[in-house]
Amino acid sequence: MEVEVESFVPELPEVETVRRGLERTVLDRRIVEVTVRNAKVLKGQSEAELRERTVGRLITQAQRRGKYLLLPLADTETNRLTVPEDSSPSFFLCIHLKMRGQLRVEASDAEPGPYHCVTLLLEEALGGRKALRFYDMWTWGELRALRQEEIGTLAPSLAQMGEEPLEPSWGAANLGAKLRGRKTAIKPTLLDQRVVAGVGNIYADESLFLSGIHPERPANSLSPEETDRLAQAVRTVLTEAVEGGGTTSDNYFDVAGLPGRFTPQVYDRGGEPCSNCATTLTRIRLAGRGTVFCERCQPAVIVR
DNA sequence: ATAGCGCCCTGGTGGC
DNA sequence: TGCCACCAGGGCGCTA
Repeated sequence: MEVEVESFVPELPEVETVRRGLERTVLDRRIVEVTVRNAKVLKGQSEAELRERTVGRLITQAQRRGKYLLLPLADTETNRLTVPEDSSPSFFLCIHLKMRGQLRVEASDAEPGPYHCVTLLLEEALGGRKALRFYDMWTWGELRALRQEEIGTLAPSLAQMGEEPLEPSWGAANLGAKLRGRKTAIKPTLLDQRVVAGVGNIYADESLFLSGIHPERPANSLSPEETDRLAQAVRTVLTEAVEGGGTTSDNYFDVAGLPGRFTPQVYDRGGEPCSNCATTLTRIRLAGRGTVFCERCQPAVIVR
């Protein structure tokens, strides 16, 4: 079987889908062996250190912050059932998929697919084994085991990262405060992880389309009503995408190999008719990013 | 402060 | 038909 590992962009919904997949498949499994085939994804961490920090430990949770996956690892010695207050993780497996990274849970005897970088061999409760594999065609992604206090070295800094847009507390008030005083165009502002966590190119375009806001509008030019519409659109789009298991792509799969079912309205559809008014969608380059929008549904208030 | 680069990397594409 | 320059993309880090 040929395993395709190409062209998809992991943003919040895709990472969340992977997180949920991991939650179903690797919790309370013990890491018994680490194989590194391409050390570039370790981003400077030595294979020996990765091994020291992971082998023999249990994956106790699958957490997500923005586009980061954080898997707390507990020492085997720690009895989580009887001493829960002592179960603070000794290390976190920190994973960022960047552009092309993929995590897959596979049979331990399955041959690794192309672009295989790291395999964590996991021992199951009844003694069986499975493989958690990290694939990355471009090796931009990262997989490291960090101490809790080292997590601050992740970039963008988790401390500086904006709020989670799917948290109930997030909304127009938070977004509006972040946009205040920013002259930068709204599209690249949404991509800034310090503004809001987890939004990437797909969902920035989708949110702006849904809220009827032109991507080149200066961030601080949005009215309170527009800010409110945008915040709601971000939430709606991300929620639908999470429910759909990520964006449809020929080559996007979750950890079990299932495709995403969210279909973008504008992303990657330049030249196609707008789903709302049939106007041909415009594609521009904005702050170095491909940007698609509808000139009729997302009018520019500022005329150049 | 912030915009605009180059960098990391490789498969796909368009031009010749 | 083949070669090759070029592009996409997240996020950092540097420069202006």
